Amino acid sequence: MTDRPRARISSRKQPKQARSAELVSAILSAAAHVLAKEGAQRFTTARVADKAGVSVGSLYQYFPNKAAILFRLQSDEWQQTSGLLHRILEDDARSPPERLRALVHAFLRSECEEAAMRVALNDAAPLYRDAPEAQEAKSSGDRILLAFMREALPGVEAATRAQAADLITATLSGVGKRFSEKPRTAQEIEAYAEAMADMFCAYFESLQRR
Amino acid sequence: MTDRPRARISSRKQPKQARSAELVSAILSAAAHVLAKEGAQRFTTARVADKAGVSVGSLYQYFPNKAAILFRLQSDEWQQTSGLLHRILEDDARSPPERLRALVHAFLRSECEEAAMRVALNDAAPLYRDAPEAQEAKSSGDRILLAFMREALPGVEAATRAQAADLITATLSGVGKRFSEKPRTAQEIEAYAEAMADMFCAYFESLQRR
Amino acid sequence: MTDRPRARISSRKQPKQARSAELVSAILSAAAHVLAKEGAQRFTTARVADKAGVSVGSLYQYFPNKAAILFRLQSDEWQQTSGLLHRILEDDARSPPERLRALVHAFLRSECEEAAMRVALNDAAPLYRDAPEAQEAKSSGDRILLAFMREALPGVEAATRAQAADLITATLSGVGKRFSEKPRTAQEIEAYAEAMADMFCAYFESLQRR
Amino acid sequence: MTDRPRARISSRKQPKQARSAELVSAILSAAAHVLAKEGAQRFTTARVADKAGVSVGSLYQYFPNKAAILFRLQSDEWQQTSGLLHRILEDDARSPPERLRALVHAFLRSECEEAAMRVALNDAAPLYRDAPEAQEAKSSGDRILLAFMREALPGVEAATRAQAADLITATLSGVGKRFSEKPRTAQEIEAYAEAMADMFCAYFESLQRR
DNA sequence: AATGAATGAGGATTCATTCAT
DNA sequence: AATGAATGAATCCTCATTCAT
Repeated sequence: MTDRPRARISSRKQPKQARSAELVSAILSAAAHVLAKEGAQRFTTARVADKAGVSVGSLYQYFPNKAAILFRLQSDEWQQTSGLLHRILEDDARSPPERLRALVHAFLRSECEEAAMRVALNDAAPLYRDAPEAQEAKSSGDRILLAFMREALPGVEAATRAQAADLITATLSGVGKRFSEKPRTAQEIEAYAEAMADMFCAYFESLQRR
Repeated sequence: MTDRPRARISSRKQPKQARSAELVSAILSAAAHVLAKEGAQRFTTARVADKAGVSVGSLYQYFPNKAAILFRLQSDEWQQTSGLLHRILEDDARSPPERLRALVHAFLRSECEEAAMRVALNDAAPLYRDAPEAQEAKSSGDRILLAFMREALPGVEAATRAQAADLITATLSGVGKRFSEKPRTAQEIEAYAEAMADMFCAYFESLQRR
Repeated sequence: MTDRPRARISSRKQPKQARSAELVSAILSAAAHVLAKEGAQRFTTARVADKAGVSVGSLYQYFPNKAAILFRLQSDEWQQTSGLLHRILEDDARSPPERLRALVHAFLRSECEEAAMRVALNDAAPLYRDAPEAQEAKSSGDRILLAFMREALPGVEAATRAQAADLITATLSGVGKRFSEKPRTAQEIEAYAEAMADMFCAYFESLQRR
Repeated sequence: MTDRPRARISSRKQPKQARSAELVSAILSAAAHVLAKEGAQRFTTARVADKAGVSVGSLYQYFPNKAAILFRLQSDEWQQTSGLLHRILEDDARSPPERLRALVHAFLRSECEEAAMRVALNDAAPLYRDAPEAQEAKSSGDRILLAFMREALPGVEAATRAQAADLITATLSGVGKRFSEKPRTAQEIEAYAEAMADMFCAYFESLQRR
């Protein structure tokens, strides 16, 4: 809310040189670490710089502001997730329901990795959420899912399909977030994923039957 | 005979508890307002006290700290939702699927009321989330839902049912949160609720069929 | 230029109580002192608060930002100058030229008092200059001078008179500022004032003769 | 006979001084631009170097510090003004009053050119004002004016003349500065210059008459 | 019980200058 | 000679909480 990030959030300079890339990645690692260990509340540029073994000044040479670091972290997550969606949903060797099921498992597993960091990153969402870059980053995943659903639900009306895609995205993301707030065993993850996949498959079948 | 001022007397020297209750409620209203208008970031005790027409000192007489105000706000939301669940899910006049469908609609509608405040309250979650009271407040809703599911899915194994209940709760809450982040028209709400209800009903039927 | 003060610059709270007034005046004294001793560059809220024996927080309870302190200091100067103009220019016992001469002397003398502070205050002008309040504060002096000139130059066309008044103001202020940048003896001040008064009087006479 | 590339040779390996002069002038242009567009507050070496298409390091090879750039800019202005004084005040074809009048016009016009830059340069004065070079740069203009006044006010006592010269300088400069703070039309400039010239001429006549 | 002034640690960000390459 | 990355002190401002009145 409120404090919408006004300035651009994107990287301040292209890491032309290897050194730069190293530094950026050191900062991002440190940021992830601080986020996980200290929480969103105590995520400060000073702490990140310190943990990264860099001066604050250097940090600000690569990121225009604190939000940009958070956004970059989130962005990387989204990209990872996009890759996941891509690899699984476009795997022609498996039937759509199998792929959907595999996706849910993979997603939930990934969501539970680095859970502490992700929870804190989510807590910090107000800081980067309203940046214009945030919107476009999300939509790439949407396209992949929609393509999959055209294949999985061929007879279904386009509007219904879009609605369903939206719901699936929201459920995966919303439930995933909630689920990963507590530490989970591998077993718990599998069981929960199975249940969610059941729900999605049942939904898909019902849409098909209409 | 002269008219004794009745109302006056009781308000001039109200029992302490009534006075307290009034103040607490004034503070909570102010808090909701500040949250909605200013966002989580700018939600400060000073602003709340000011809006409530109370001194900061008084505010701290009724709430031990800022988190307590937020927690109470959230708590009230949960109670409202519990009431909703209760009224709808225990309505014997309707079939379980009808009740489930009604619930989803009511929930989504309620989630979109005062959306600004709810989004901000959610942003502030890190501040009150870890309170011990937070856990128990949530579980009351769980019990109601579980009872309903025993009725709706009689043949299903208890563990499966519990898992499903958990998933339903998480989906309602997680998806509701996401959905209400943007302003929505009544039509959008109905359409989304319909889709979500479809998914839940399909899921229930599939569980039944197992 | 550039960093125009966006927020209001006026006092944050009315000093209702004696304590408040004391504090405000302590802060202003400290501010004047810091300005004089350290210069505009090193004029920081922390230093002012420290010198005033107050916490930064308290300082910000009475002034919304640094610019407000500077503006207040300048404002007080302007008021002093207005008083000067008022007392001298509206003194019916003396002829207009006498009054003009007296004014120049008084103005230059006053400008040389606390010269260090005034110079620094002037250096800091970019910080408060563009505030809306700054404009109106200045204009009061203009009115007094204009009234005087109607009396001193009765036969002169209004537009010419206004132009002349503007020029007199600018000269007094601009030359006064320059003159007080170096430390001056009383004699130097009198001599300079005499010259400036000569110039003004000659100008007035020439306007009259036209 | 083949054409030997003449121009190329000289530019490919220019004498060092020419190269330096080019860079210095690029930096000064950039500095003027940054000052005008961004204001004194945002006048940073990094921005100047960037605008000049040079590295900060190079900038520091030609100027020992930020103040030096500002001083040089100011210095160039003074030199320009000196040239103005020189050309106009030493023009034997016109009578002293005519020259004085012409000077005021030229000065005010020049002051209003690049007003934004000059205002910002003035705001930055605290940064370079105290340099020892600053004093001598100014005095060259003084000498020219003094020579003119010996011609224009032959019968007047030397001390009085010096005093008057000082006052004229201060008025031109102080009033010019104030006047150019707001954007002005050519007409406004002419009118203001006329008034100021009137004042100076009246003053001169009165000194003569004594 | 109520008030609201006072505190001061803490946080984001900037920028002149240096120096290794 | 040129580069531009790195530094880190310095600055403005906020806000939860206390406590004297």
